[in-house]
Amino acid sequence: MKADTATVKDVARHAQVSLATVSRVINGADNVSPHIRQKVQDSIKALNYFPNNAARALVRRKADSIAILIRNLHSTFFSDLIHGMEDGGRAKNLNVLFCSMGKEQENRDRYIQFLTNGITDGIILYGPLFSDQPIIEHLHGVKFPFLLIENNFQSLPVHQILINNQDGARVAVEHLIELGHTKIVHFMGDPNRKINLDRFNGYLYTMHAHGLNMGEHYVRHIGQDSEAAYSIAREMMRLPSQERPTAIFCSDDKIAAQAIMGIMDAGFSVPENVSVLCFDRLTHYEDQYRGPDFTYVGQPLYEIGRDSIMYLTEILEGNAQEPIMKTYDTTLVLGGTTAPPERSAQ
Amino acid sequence: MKADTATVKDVARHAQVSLATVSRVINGADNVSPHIRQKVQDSIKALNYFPNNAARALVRRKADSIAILIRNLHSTFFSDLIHGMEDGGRAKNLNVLFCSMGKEQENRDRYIQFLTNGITDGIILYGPLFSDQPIIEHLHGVKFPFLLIENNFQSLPVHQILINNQDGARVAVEHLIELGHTKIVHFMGDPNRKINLDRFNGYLYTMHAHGLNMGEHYVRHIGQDSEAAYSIAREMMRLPSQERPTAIFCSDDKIAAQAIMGIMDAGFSVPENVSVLCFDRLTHYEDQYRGPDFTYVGQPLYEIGRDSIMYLTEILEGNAQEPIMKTYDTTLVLGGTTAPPERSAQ
DNA sequence: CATTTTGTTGAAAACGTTTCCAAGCTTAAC
DNA sequence: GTTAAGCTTGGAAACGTTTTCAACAAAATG
Repeated sequence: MKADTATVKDVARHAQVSLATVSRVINGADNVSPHIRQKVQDSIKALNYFPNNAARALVRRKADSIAILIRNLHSTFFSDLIHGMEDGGRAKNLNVLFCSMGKEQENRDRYIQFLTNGITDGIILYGPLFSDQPIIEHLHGVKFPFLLIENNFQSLPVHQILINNQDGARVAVEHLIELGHTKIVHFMGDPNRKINLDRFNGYLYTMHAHGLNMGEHYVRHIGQDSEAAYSIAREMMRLPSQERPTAIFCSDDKIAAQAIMGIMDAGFSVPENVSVLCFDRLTHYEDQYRGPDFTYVGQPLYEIGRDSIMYLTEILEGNAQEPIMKTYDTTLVLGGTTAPPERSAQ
Repeated sequence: MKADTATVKDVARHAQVSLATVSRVINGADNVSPHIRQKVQDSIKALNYFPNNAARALVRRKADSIAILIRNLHSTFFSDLIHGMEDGGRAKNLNVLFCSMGKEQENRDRYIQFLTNGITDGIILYGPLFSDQPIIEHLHGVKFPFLLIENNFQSLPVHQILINNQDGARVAVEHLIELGHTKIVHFMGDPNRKINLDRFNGYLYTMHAHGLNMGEHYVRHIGQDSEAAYSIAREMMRLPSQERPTAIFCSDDKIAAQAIMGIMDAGFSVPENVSVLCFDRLTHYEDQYRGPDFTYVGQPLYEIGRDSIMYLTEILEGNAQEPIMKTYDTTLVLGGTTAPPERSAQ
């Protein structure tokens, strides 16, 4: 913090008025005579005065800023989200502070305690990092204004933004069906995450709706470690061509990247022999990955980012009596990993 | 900000001690008896008390946080830089606030006035956005701790981190020379930016050092609008093959992308007919660009990010009597836009 | 001209902390 | 057994604002 700065007191003395009057000028109150206002403004300039925002926040009980809490600010996955938030914040002339939580519980708790006690008026929490009950319950308990994105917290009535994972899965699977696929397997990520369950359900529902009968082995559980998808895919390609699936719908891009590499290393190619499709465009293994651009289910991250700021300001202004609950639809983005099945396989 | 929260006063009453004692417990002072300490800690838990950081910052004259000011947080160009800063901040258990300035002067000034008056202890300013004198002079004048990255502010002794642009240009040009090129032109960006001047000087120096005599037209001034490089490159390809350059060294990736597209649209190919080389890997026109991966001069952005946090903490701790002035070397990253010149052109 | 209304101003309290200083108590030293 | 030293504790001031309230002057009303 600054070494030595002018304060209202200094300005008051310099302009020969009271503290109250200086404060009034600073905050643009209308009940101060033009002559005195000018004198105060001159003094402010002369002393190079800026109000101390900590003192101001303390007495006004309002910090004039909000914060965004994300697991990793550097991930290119968040580019569009952040872009939307930047634009949303600028449109409202808000001080938006972006904070990167990391994996450590301790680090995250420190940030939250710092931000929610006098430094910001409200926060936006992105992603499953924050699904653990205690923190959400604490914020809800002390009535600190916050908004969850893509978190799906069920046990309390909190403000949240979600994407329609189940419907996204439907669109993805129907795309494969339209191409002519019938033997479509699902590579499913960590079932403890609600989004993976939703995507799985969307897959299941759509397969049933199209009368596609599947055996047990049509769902492969990848679990938390995406790299498992590599060997599972590779293994799968060993099946006789009658039994072999012609398409894979994956929970996310990490899994898809591993699956595609497994397929390629087994001597097959995508999409000629197998179509692969997933949620989100590839951002994680970009360096290692050498394959065609993904066909994927995209999230409207820019819009979510932009709107989230708007919703938070609504909450701060007290305009959100009912809990906000918005669901955003996904879009299928066509790339080079899906194609009609091979003739011989039909 | 929170609706209603316990304060030290409440804790003091609950534990039947004075404010001073509660404060001592919170701040881990050693001169408080175990029995009382326990009682206070119990009360803190019971009342769910957290200290108000605005009040704390006010009286301690220290905010326990730093901020990073960047033009655009969402640009993938900054991923590595941000990654380094995240790691650097976590290593020091610091509250790091990332702020996105945007283009508007007004917006940026608001952020700076907000952050530098009670909210943070120091800031890091990235890039030429901040080269305008007034802001730097103001911060320097009020002795607010700050560090410039890649800015090159000359008129005052301020702390800064730079990259060795001139040497990067040397390495780039020598790479082309080693491949056998002699007719190497320079596509130069906005000459008002110091980095472009440095890169230009590096080019000039290296060409001279290798006895490569160049006419005036070997330097093409692209200016502020990178898209101009498209038509200039296209035009250039119309020259008879004797006069036509076999390689282009560009100030930055934007210019290179435009140049390559110009060359391709003129019916030539990169690197077969012309080699192209620049500073920074492509991050701006990613969507439109369809060409080979760049050969480029890369900056050690991760290291710069990580170290910048460390340097700022040094400054905050008063360990930087002399102005910090660090220069980082670049690395040539080989890609698919450079190759030996065509036989016929030699 | 007396009285009310309106408009400007300053004194002082408040916001929630930390910290200086003095007071009280205990223990050690002589 | 007196005095000095060392701990622990609380009172009160301070940090830099905003805001309430009352005071006062000037203008408007009758």
